[in-house]
Amino acid sequence: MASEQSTGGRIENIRHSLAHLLAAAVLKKYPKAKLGIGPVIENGFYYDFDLPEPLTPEDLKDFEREMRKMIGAKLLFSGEEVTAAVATKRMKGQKYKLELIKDFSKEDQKLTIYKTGDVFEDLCRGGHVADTSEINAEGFKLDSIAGAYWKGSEKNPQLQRIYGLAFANKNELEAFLKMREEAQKRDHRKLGKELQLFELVDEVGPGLPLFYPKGAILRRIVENYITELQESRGYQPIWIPHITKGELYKISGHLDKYDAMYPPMKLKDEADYYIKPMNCPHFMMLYKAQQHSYKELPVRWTCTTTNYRHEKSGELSGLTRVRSLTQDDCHVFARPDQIEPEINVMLDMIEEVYKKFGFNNFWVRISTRDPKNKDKYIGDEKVWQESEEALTRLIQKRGWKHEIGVGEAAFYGPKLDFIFKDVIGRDWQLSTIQLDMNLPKRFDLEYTDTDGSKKAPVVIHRAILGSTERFLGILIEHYGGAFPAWLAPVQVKIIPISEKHMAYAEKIKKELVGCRVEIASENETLGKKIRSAEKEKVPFLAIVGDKEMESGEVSLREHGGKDHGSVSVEKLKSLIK
RNA sequence: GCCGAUGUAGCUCAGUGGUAGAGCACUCCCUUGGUAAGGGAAAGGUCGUCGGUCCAAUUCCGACCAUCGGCUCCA
Repeated sequence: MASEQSTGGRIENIRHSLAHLLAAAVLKKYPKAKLGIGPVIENGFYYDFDLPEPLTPEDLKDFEREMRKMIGAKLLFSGEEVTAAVATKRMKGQKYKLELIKDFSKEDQKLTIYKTGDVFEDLCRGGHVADTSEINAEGFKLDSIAGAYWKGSEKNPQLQRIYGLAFANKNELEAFLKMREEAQKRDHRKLGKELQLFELVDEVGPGLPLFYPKGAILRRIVENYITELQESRGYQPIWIPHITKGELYKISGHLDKYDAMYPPMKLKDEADYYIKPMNCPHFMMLYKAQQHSYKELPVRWTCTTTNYRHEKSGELSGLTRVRSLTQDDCHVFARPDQIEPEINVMLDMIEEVYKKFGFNNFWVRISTRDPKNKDKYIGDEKVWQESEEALTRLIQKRGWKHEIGVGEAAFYGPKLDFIFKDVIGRDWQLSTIQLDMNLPKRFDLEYTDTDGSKKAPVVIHRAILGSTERFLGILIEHYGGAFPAWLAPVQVKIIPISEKHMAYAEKIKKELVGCRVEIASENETLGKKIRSAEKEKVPFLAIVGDKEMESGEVSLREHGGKDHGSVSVEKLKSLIK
């Protein structure tokens, strides 16, 4: 079958039909090709093939040419419902299609075969144009080749996937390509180097970024902001070490579950130690080491600390997927009746943070139990039910865009994930709030209730930034490297017009105490120095020459060219804050 | 980890079976300039690493490492 159902607008039909034309073109060149699936996706389509040799970009040109020929030939799309026996016969030799026929028959799904003129037929649910004259031959482009596992499973053979872009016409296609090109200019990996924020060095290791002063300042500003916000909401900092006995992870159950843990290291003759890949167990042990009364709950602890995970090499990318990740981790130990108010406080903080950074485009996934499969989950039935309702209610009350992920909860509790959509339309998971009814049990956590009995608290895990590294990556792309003044590693660049004005520049710098200021001291023309500072994306340029020395002010230029005229140092300070 | 592509100076990139080149940046000299590139000179590379073929390898072949586009995964 060549598709997910695509009954929607015309563009889906065009994209889906193009997928069929691509398959036809590939079959023409490789008659023995085995076809996988070819669905419509955002901005286009793809089709998976099992081929005798790797494809090259030149092949894509050939396929495009062939597809355009077919478009010009005004081929008709027609479908018919068939029995499994007929489908099996018609798809003879197509082993993946035959597998699908079996799968669908088991599920009692109807089978349909669609023909494209007389050049191609495919097991497919339909959703096509009537004939190829509806397709604009200049509105599509074969985009890239990639490997993809059959049915998305690592255990299955890997097929070659051809991605195509498709739009109603050439203008729309070009607009998309242009937008993508612009987005690539904002790539945090490129900007991270250009703006001297961070570096990935072979000798240090993949996924282990090093931060230059400017990047480190940016990190610190963001982390301090979160730390202060948390402490203003009653969270208390704790601190934990970076290596720990394996025993701790036996208690938590992580030891045999995660192969991304680095192998243990032997400290002399002592037990095996691990570099910590997560913080929860440490929080649990610290809680457990003291006794707790219902009166002191909720206990709200937080720690911004780095974890080390052996993420698979092919998954690493810039700052967004790393092996050293710093979490703004927080665990709240609460009574069941405190779950809702505690989560509400977390939502307040998330709202405040997103507003501060201008992240308007986000949505929330509320992951709940699979009601058909309740045995899968541990924890108190009543707590599950009430907290799932509370999560949904709280999100709805704020009017935030959300989806219920039925059956997507962890076995130990429901969760909220906050997903931010960036300028290129990619989704990034930022904040997460998870209820945990498992770890308190495994660690035998308790508090003394009003009646003197010992009860297990509920733990709420929470991170707002997610990881500092990934957050910075997203932040760099979000602002295209042109940070607002409160975040900018350098807030003001003072540009003396000539060497005569250096002393005055130094004087202004002193007056801007508390601000992050640099002086452009290089022996260059004014135009050159402005150009350099603009490329560094410094928010404010303070130009000083004879006129300014006389007035005691600076000529202020904002990043991008906006002219503020002559302003006093005090005025400049107020603009920075 | 898997499929594919890529790896030449700090950066962006040319180029070649006979041990390499541009622009920008860096250093020095001249210039002291009013809102996005003033002029000149010098310096800078084991052509990702290791092996193989060859009289000769940066170039051809292999392995490895890293990066990129995807897939898979993400406590």
